[in-house]
Amino acid sequence: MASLKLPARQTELIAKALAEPRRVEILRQIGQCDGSAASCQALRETQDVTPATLSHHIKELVNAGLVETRMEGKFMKLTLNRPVLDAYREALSSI
Amino acid sequence: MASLKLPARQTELIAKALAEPRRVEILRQIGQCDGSAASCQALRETQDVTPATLSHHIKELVNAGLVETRMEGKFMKLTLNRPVLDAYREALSSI
DNA sequence: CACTCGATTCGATAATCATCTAACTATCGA
DNA sequence: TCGATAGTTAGATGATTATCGAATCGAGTG
Repeated sequence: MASLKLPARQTELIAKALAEPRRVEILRQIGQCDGSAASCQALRETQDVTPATLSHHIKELVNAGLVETRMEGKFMKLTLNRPVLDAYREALSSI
Repeated sequence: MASLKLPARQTELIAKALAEPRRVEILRQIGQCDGSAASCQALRETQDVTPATLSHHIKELVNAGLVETRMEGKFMKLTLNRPVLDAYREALSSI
């Protein structure tokens, strides 16, 4: 507990982000690489989508605050923002 | 913990159900009447939608297993299925 | 500089879905 | 039995959005 408190708007964005099974899969894969970071390439190999679609999903996840990205040269590294996910779970418990 | 384990399909339905802010509001109102049950009328007064739309949202919530309904004469009573909501929170923590 | 490769952006398409109106069913009370 | 009220169903419409191909951008490398 003592999770951070999410603005209502962000809570909605997270809910929408999680509504798409493919995004949950992506999120799960990112979460698996704990400590280190997932690479966008690895996602492309696992998830069966075009780069354009993947880019779109990643944007949604970042927009919801669930994922953070940084560029390493020309490669993108992704990390799960677990505190935000936990805060969302907490928000659900207030229902 | 020791929540029930949701089938993947149900997890998706729940995520989709929660993606609509209006449904979360409905769910919250149902959850508020704890112990007793919310009436569909009360929802109609609070939520600013037509009966048809409300009926549709309730169907989605029931379909996801988040809400249970029973008829009392011509009135519908709704209860939040909290174990299912908790199980979904648990599913999220496995990410 | 030219080329490659990872990722983004744009525009189009198709699917999903929230919402409404209107018609219907069912239950209760007069 | 008639009328009112609670909820559902069907069909239409509009908004959102997942997806793709193609063009583009940017960083590294020859």
